[in-house]
Amino acid sequence: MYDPKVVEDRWYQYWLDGGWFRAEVDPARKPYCIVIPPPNITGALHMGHALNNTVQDVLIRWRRMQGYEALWQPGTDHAGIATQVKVEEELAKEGLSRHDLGREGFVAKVWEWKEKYNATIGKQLYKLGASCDWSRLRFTLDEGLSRAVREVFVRLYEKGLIYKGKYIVNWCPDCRTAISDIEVEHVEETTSLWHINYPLEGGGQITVATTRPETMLGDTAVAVSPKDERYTGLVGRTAILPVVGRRLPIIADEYVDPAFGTGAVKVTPAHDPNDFEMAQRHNLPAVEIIDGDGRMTAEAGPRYAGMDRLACRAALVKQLEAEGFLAKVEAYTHSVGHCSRCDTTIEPLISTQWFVRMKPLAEPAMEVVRRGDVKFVPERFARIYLNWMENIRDWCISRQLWWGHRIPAWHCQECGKITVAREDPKKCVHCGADAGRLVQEEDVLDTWFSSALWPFSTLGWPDKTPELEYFYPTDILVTAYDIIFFWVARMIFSGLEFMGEKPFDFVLITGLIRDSDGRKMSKSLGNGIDPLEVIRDYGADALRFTLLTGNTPGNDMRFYWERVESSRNFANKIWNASRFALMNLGDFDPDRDGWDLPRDGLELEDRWVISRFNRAAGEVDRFLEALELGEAARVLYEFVWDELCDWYIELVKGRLAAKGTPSRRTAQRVLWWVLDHTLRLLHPFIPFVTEEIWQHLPHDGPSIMIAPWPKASQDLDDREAEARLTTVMEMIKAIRNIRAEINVPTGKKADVIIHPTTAESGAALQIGREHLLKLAYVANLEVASTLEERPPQAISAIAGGAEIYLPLRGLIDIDREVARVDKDIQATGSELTKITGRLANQGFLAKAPAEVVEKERARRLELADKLARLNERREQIAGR
RNA sequence: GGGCGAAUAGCUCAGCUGGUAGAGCACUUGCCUUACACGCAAGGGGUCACAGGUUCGAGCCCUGUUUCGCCCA
Repeated sequence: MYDPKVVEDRWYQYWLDGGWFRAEVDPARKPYCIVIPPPNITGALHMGHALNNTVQDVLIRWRRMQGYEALWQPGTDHAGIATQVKVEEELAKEGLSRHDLGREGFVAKVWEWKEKYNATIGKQLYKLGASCDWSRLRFTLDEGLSRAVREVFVRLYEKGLIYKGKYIVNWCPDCRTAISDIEVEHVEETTSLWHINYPLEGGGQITVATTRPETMLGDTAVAVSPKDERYTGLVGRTAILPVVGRRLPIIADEYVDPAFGTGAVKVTPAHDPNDFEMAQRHNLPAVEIIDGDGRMTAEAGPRYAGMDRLACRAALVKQLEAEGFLAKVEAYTHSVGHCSRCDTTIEPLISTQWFVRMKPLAEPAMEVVRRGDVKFVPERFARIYLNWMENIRDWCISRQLWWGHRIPAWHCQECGKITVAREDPKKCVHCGADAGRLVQEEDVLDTWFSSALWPFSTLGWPDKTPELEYFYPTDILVTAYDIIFFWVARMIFSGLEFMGEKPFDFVLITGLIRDSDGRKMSKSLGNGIDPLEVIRDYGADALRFTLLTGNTPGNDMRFYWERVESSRNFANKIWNASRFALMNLGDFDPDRDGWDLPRDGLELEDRWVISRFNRAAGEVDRFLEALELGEAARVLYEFVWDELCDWYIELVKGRLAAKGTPSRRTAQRVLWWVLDHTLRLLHPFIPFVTEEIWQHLPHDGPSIMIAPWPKASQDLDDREAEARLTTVMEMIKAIRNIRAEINVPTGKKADVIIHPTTAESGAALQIGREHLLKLAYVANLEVASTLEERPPQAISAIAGGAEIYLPLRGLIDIDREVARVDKDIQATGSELTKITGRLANQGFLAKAPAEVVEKERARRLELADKLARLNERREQIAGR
């Protein structure tokens, strides 16, 4: 039994020692490059990483074997907010906060964390078999990449594409930082819709509906739809804000939906993004009543200042009710923004932040995808990408964190102006004040700002390195659909802006791995499965094969241990087939007997297996080119199990046992060659077991991972051999079927009479006689070229163009046999009717391709013949 | 509200350019046949969600409907 535990680590080390993961700039060869989606250094890798990296490894190993200079660029991401939160949690266990350590001390602590998890992640990728070029390992905060980040920031700033300003942002009161739009997750929540009466100056009132009554303290207007006839008379008048007494203009704005609530809404520019925009259109002031901690400010008035916003909501509603302003409360379901990191309800508020102006960057990024210059696989994700890009808003890039790239901007305490620079400035560029008067921006950049540069920053940019010249644009990016916006989109516009060229040709989108109930794997549910656990129990090959098969790009997949077992069994199957081969190759030496396939002396099964192998090789390549890794793996699974093991090996056992014969030597050569080349095709998928076996077999070269990739060739195509052996197989199957139906154990041989009714079956029978004897467990085979009388005391079948009889005296039950034949008559008859109908259809004859029609005709003949014989047979036995 | 996906065997899923519906697991029967019981052989099991349409021909293409899921607002 194959035991992956004892071999996997050894081979990984062997590959490392061999230096075969290393890719060099080599103009004589074609480059192939994949940059790894850098895992966050927040912790260990999960199943999604295992899938993602397995896919990349298959592609890289495949291209490497094809002779490409294949670079798989590894690295990790500092994951700003996520990591900072993790380390703060660690500190909290010791009763410390980051403020106890100070900025420098805290950052040093995070670097320690980074070292630890970088090592963990690396080890996990080793275990998985990932053939990354570790000599090029990068980290988003390392020196070179930090330089790239500064360069990008400065260039965008100088181009006017980065600006600093006071705008409404998504604020997480728990993380105490601004976050970008896509870091907000909208969750349906059932709350209330409060209807509040605002009195009008000069009498009357207007009722507004809101889900956030506490924000009314910051209202600066009331808005209605310009199309809403109920309110046309009120536009331009003034309402009085209850509790506060502020005078509010009533405005008309397209944004207001007349169908929502009362059709009138309160406008709170400082705490609602839509209201903020409305305020800009109507020149309304903003009153900030909630602070960064989620507490009410002094602007909220003495009664509520300092109160948490939710406590304030309750108290304020009470006051409104007491004072008669509350008109109605109704249950209401709407979506509420939550921080994607900590799940806290997002507080929109006005704050000074840095932004990237997106429109000019998005335009070319859409164009390359529309043109098909960057292709998404599956294609539908291109539409999702484009749809998002079309509606893109400016990107808030500043974060109020300590862990990350500190924004390269300095505030001059003399002139108050900002200096943005690649190197820490010596003086203010505006007034010349010296460095001592310059204070660097406290904020750091969104972590995705640096990962957006990953495809070129890892290759040395902003320097003009040979690597960049040679490997950029990279070939393919493999990632899950959940970070298309976060990462893929940003890499595309960054690549175009700074390299003047797209970052990759293909984006292969994978799905998510779910548990067996279809739930997302998550820490809080505790339903996650550690890839290392699977590797420990079943081997990395089994895990890889499981992740690669049975699903399709972009679709989620459920994780089943049964499927891991089945993959493990497959590895074991190859192992055992190879053991069999080795047992029979002791005296085989390719140097003496030949490295190539023999040309002469090939038996039918040799020609057959070579042709089948060739077909499989072609399909594997075709599927890999189409990025259908699962289908490629399936082809190999079927070839190995159903054809190589179940048929070819069984068919050559006899020849291999005949010591000293030329036929044995031929079988050895073919078996070895096919096995060797099949292992090569399998290697990208299951690298460990294939290397282990390959090293035991006679082989050329130090490692299978750099053995040439087999290419399908027309020369090896042998339709005739395939057809002929298929005929023999059909006969064998028919005999086995009969035996099984009447429970003749495989140990008991039976006599068989076969009457071939076609020239093909006669020829096949002649050449396949021995196979039939062995694989159908036949004692005596009588081939009757003419049949005077059909054996009455026998069970029969029509298969492979022959009548087959098993004269099993004593085991025959005539009624059962009649029933058997009847069943076959019915099946054959109904199929014949279908085909006859099709061939009677003028439209089919006229429009279907000739080869399809030809196939149907041949099939009709075959079926008609079979039916005639079955009927004869029935008459014969039923008549007795 | 807009967009996308899924619906195929008991379960989980494949099905490439339209041409005889497949796999794994589960199930039934018989086998430790000298590579493999993590195995061998044989078998049962499908109205391809529903309704129309295009086509000689539809699981696949088009239109609509239902149910479930996801993304965006």
